[in-house]
Amino acid sequence: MNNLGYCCINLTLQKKNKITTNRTMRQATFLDRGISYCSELALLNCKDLYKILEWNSQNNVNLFRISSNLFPWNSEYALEDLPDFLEISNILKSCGHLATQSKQRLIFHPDHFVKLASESDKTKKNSIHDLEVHSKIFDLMGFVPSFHNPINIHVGCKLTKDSIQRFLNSVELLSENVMKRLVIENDDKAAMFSVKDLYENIHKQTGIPITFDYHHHKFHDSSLTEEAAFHLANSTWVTHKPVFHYSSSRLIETPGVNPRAHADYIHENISTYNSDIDIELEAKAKELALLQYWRNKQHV
DNA sequence: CCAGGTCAAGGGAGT
DNA sequence: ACTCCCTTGACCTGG
Repeated sequence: MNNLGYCCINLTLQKKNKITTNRTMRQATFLDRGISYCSELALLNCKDLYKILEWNSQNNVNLFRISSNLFPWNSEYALEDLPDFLEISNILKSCGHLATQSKQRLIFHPDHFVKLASESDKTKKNSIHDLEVHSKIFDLMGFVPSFHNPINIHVGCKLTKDSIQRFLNSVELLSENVMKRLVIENDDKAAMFSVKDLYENIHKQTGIPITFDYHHHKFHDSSLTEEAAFHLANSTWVTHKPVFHYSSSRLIETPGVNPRAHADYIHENISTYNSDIDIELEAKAKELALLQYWRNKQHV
């Protein structure tokens, strides 16, 4: 059973009821209004997360990436310090229950500022903090730490002996809970980490599972076919079903643009090579792309 | 009230 | 050394 999911935003609910989990503020506002305003927005974000999970449940969606913007400016405080923390944690607990009841697999993908292989200590520290916050949110949802709820990141730096070592050193500093959730994804640039690079230099040493991104693979394949890379990544998920990423190139919809850009919809049939995996659709039309993909499948 | 310019963060790539 | 780009919505200001 290959479950399909979408990322962070539900356009239907956003349009109809202004439901969003991405409320934030600029630096000037943060300096002006501080943590109490963060708390207000985080509370609203978490309440809306529950509504999205309800929609997912009603629409048989059982894979969903939670936005990393639930808690604005969370590098600057501990979640427990928010004035509304008690209410927020109750809501997150409900979100966790709902997800479990309706068999939704929830996952995270922190943004590209997480650079565990950075040369800068500050950047490394911030990256570790960010990962710990993501893990903490899963904890608050009541999830037992495991790759059922992965936290997916890129190495996101050039592949060198030093960057590999820095990545491995940073991994040593992560909490047990983060390590039970952390997975790594192939980059889409030739100088960075392909599936094979991740396997040879990070997975072998740490056991960290590899997320296969079909689209990124097209830009950095290390001479592996899609199928070979797929199977190699698949083999690293020993205890849990893999979560892979799929997107179509925007070129199909908009001639002349950067081919790395994502399309609104999915334009191909996704090959799963007879394997049992979950797939996140990284399509700009979000849940609409998922619904359309399902509809198209039925007609085949 | 709305359109359009702007926005914390890292690092690769091109010049 | 410097700029642009990613990727993206949401903020926020000026009209």
